[in-house]
Amino acid sequence: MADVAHRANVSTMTVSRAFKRDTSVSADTRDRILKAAEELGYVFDSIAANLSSRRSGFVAATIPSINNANFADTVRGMTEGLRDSGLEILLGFTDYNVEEEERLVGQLLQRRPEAIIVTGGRHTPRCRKMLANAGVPVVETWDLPSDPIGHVVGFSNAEAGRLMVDHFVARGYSKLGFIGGDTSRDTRGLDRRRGFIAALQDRGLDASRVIASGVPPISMREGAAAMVEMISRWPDTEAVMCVSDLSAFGALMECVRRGIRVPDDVAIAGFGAYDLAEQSVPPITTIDVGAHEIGIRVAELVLDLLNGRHAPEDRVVVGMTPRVIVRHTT
Amino acid sequence: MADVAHRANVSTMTVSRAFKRDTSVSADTRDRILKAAEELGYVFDSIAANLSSRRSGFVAATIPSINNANFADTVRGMTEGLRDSGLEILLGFTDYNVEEEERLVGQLLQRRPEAIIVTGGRHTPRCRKMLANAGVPVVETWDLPSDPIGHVVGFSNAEAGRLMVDHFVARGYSKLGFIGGDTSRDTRGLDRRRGFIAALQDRGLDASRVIASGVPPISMREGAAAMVEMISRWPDTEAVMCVSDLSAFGALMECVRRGIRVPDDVAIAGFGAYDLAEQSVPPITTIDVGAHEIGIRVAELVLDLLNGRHAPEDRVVVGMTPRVIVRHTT
DNA sequence: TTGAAAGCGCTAACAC
DNA sequence: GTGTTAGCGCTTTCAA
Repeated sequence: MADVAHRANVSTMTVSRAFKRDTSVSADTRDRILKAAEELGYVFDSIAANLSSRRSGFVAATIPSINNANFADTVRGMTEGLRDSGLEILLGFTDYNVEEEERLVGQLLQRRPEAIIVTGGRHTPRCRKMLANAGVPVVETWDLPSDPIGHVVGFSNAEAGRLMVDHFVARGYSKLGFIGGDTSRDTRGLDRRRGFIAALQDRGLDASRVIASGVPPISMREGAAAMVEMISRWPDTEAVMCVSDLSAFGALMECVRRGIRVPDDVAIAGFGAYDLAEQSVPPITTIDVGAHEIGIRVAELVLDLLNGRHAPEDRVVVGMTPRVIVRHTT
Repeated sequence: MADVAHRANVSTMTVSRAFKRDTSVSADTRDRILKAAEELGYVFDSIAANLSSRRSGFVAATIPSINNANFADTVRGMTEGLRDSGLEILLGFTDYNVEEEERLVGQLLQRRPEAIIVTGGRHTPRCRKMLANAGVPVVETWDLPSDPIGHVVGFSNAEAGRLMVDHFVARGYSKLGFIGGDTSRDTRGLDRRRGFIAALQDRGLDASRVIASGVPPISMREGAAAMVEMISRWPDTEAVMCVSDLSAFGALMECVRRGIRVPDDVAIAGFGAYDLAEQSVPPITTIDVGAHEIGIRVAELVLDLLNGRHAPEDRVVVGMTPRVIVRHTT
């Protein structure tokens, strides 16, 4: 920067200003500086800028997996919402693992994000503490925790499970099963299963038909295998909810392979409103939680918080409403 | 750090050392320091560390889209390969757009990555120049550019197109079509189409059956629409390659909806070896390019380069071989 | 609109 | 194994 300043006959301070928007530098001076920088092959060093200004210019976000259309939609929404703010998103992947999340959050906080967004409302105690003490806005998403750390943009996964029971019952099914949500790793999937089970019990229906399989992310293949187990253990099962559209698709394809008619022999529903569920033949009944909108809302909230448009003590909770999309598999 | 040092009765330099691995601090002292840090709620500031040490601790990578299982696999491979090196990956998304890539690369370089990995071998002139002058290792992936900027871990997309023509011809098909690869945005998809066309021409086959549709990422829905157009314009088409498994799946589902038998009436193949292509009924013939392995190889290469295990002037080109996976749709 | 001085929070380099 | 000194490349603050 000193070299550029020298070449453009200004001080480094003016060079610094020339590289920012909305700063008081005359057009002439700015042009001269940018030209000098270009000639010298100067590349602005944002690490030094960050240290000096005590602003890192990014928001940290953790998501369970990079390979998931739902979380990808949320990240797209956040990116769109933050586009004009000058803030970038630093993404980390937890691999559906709260220990990994703890490690990741520790790493991310060392880079001094201006806000931190985490997927889900369950964390290790250490992780909760780090987030609570981070000194920047914290937003939990994709969940509606009973004891939030900071702010929330999410929905109740248990509610999503209940909604599907309502739908199944309205369709006349009463022998209902659930596939997925086994492990403690995908806590949101587990919540959906719990909501499903609780709704069965509330209605006095049999709540034993649960095939919990594998490590998340639950795959199409695991959905197929679980479906085989479901119909061999409980051949009279009338309708099955899968923890995600991917496993629902796997289950559906297994039925197609075996000549089991869907929904005539057994109904299948998923979760997540993936493109796949819409394009598959038959198209799959699913639940839309507005993944993209979650991202947009998170971005709006973060900008409001950073710009002081909320009282610091306000806890903002944006609750989204999961919605059943009825298609041909139920 | 000064506060921690004071509380632990050491200098800041010792505190600094205590927070690193492989440094000479006695176990006692380190424990005392970490305890003091814990008590004070001290969080290490890696921005300052980065400035002082002139090491950012991350590798930048650009991918076209967050929502693509292929690039996700590559990123997973890179993450795994870099896990023990202490390097993190800073991810940016270009949205299949070289102008956006240029902007993104500019931003990323300001954060001083220790290496930069870009998807694809086509860039704006300014972007090429920035990369060439970045002063850090540059790796282009998912392509085999004729004039690489730095190093390469990739494969020839044109070769992938040719391979599928070989496969179709070996299967006895001769009226061959291609879906996708329209725009200048997905240059790798375009290369696959070009390779496909060139192979047709080499064999003296009709090369006019091309439906180029939409903006990338080409979706299942667009694949379905393109298939409709293909069979209405060229009803005698015997086999169709789609630019990706997603559009191939869309095309296949459209055929199922219309009672068109696959592969008896028309054969369909995709690209990318997505899970979807394996799990769909019928399973879809596709091309596997080793997306995950690309990531692993990139990580190995980057570590070798950073550790001086290659002569600085060596240009490393790791060529992967695309491979047809034959399934039931052809 | 521009500049001078001071310093952000850490680490390299060297000393002991 | 630990400490001292100097500074990384910017921006804040204040002044003109």
